Amino acid sequence: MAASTLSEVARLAGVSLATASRVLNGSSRKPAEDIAGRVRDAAEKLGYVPNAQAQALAKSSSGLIGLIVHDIADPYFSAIARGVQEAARQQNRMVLLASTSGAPHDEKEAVAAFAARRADSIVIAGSRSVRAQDKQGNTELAAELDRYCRNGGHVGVVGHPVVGASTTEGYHVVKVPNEELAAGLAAELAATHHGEFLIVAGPEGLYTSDDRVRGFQRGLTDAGRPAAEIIRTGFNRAGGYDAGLALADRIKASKERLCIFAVNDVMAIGVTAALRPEGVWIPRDATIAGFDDIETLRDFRPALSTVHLPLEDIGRLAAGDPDTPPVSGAVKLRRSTETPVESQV
Amino acid sequence: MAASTLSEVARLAGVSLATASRVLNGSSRKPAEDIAGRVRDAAEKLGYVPNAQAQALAKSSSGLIGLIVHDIADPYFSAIARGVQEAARQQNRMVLLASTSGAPHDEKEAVAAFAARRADSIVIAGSRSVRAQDKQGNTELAAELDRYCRNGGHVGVVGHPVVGASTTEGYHVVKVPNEELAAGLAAELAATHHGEFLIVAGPEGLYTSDDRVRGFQRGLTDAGRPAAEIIRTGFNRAGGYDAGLALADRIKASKERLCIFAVNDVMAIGVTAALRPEGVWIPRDATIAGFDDIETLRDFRPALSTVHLPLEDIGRLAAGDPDTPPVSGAVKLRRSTETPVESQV
DNA sequence: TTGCAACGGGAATGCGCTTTCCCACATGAA
DNA sequence: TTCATGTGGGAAAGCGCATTCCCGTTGCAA
Repeated sequence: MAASTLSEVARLAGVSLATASRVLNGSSRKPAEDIAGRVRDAAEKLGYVPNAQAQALAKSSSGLIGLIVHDIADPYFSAIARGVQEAARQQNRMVLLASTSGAPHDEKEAVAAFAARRADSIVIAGSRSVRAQDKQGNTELAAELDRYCRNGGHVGVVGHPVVGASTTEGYHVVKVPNEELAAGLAAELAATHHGEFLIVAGPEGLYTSDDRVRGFQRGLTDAGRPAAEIIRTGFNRAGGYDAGLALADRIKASKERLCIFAVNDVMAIGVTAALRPEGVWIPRDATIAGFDDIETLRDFRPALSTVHLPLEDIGRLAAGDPDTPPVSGAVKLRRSTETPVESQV
Repeated sequence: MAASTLSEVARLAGVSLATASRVLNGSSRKPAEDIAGRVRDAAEKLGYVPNAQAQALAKSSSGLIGLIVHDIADPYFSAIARGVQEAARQQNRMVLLASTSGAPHDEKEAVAAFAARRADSIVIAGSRSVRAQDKQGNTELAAELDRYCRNGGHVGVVGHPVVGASTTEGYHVVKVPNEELAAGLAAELAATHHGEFLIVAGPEGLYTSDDRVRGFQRGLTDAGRPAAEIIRTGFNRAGGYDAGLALADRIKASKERLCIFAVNDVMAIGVTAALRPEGVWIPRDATIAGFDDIETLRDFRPALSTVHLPLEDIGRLAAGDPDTPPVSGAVKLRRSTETPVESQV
């Protein structure tokens, strides 16, 4: 990647480097129009493309915003990514992407790489976790982030504060009311469902999952219902699928409909997918609700009851967009939790 | 973003700048172990993070790879993005993201921005188009890309060559056998479906759409069937939805089942979604097939017949990964095109 | 002991740009 | 006419690093 430089442009235009810079890259000092014209012509003729690296070096601001997600192909993250991308665009920045599969160690590496590139800010979107196996990774990640902040960086975190961060300076946490919304969901479900509840959750220690579980249980309690049993599995479709397999027989054996709360939409889809070939129909034999309201899944049938989250806005907020309204979700009851008319075949 | 610099480290370690550089950033010359240790300690103590901008400037290679997509939240693109991301990771690079909604003008801007950042290569994943309204944009985009290549850049294009590129130097086109695969799909469908076919296509001029349409028609012709009627609409779910609305009455009026080929999966989903509330059931009243085999859509019911595309591999290939096998798709016939036993209720 | 190669650390240069500082010149008031 | 003031261009000093070139040391053969 070589290209013509500013000094070549300046020479061709017969002006100094300083003048050329002032003309081409928005300075407060505006050279005279005839000179400016000459410079612009020269730049055009040479196909001059400013070297952003050099600019960043000279004015120490890179115009970069780093984004860390678990998996960019996961619709939850790609929706957030879209928001971040849009905010970046408005701020005239570019986004640097890193997928980490959620491993704190990889996240730490990503942060280091972003710091090396002198990203103006970092958005970290994956769910935080306090699992034992992540302990060391979390500590390292926190240290790396703290250092980044100490050097003047801004970090936007989705959901929960980074585990082990020693300061709040520079951090900006976009709170997602997982617990409240899950409680709301439980309340609405309890109004029509009079049988048992069951929660298909992610691994213990994953904040997002834990919050939603806690909220749901609280909602049940407030409605005067017993707490739901919890099945722990992977926080993705495969996890939901496994849970579905494990539940099939039990659902078939029971004469009462079970209401399943999967802590996110893709898990709910996984559960449903596992149940279907077993002859368990939703909502006839069991009902199910998810969380997130993933766009790509809206055409799924039976339409999935869930909690809507403004993922794109969340991304925007994490990227520091001031015009985005605060996060506010909403319970969406759809077909998958409808109580069918009592004409069970 | 300020941070401690190499020279601070060097001073603290009591060595020269050159030595510190050699120790910390993989040079061919390895200073003595005791000195290296001192330098590493100093770096550790200061929390030194190398400035990638400055490194890039000094050795003119940025370790960046630019990715241009229409919409990162679209599962088609996010799957490709995952591939690119993985390839980048293997090559020890980072990916710069740009979403452009498919507007050639925005794509041009993105290329310019990537060029400014001296990205080592650019992957451009959106479908190319020859629509009249994109004419000027295409020309500008091509010019910008040509310039980028002339300056030593590499560009990987998914699908079709960039319209109007004046050279092939530096370009690397990942060919997607849309036409052949669509022909294959038509052939397989024609084997069991004996009624009419209809194509729900994107706007004329969009290569991907046009190729698939052409291939499908050829497949029909080769099977001795008349060419299918074509409905043109948007290349996304909304487009499919509109087409579905337009088709509902016609399907209900006809006594013969129609087989619909939507040129991509999300359009097929859109068609289905529009048809459902009209009481038109798939595959009972009409059958439908898509294209892409989007992962998130696999749990959709009725399971969508489609053509599988190794999107992740495509991304990897476009990002220049040498170990990825060439693109090869496969027809997947599923429930949505099954001919039901003649027991139509 | 001398001479030469090999080794290893340091000074200095440059990557492409921004920005400060300086200076020449023009303009206005005294 | 003279001096204060302002205007606008240029020279030069970095920004943080890699790298070339130079030079003092050391090891070894002659």
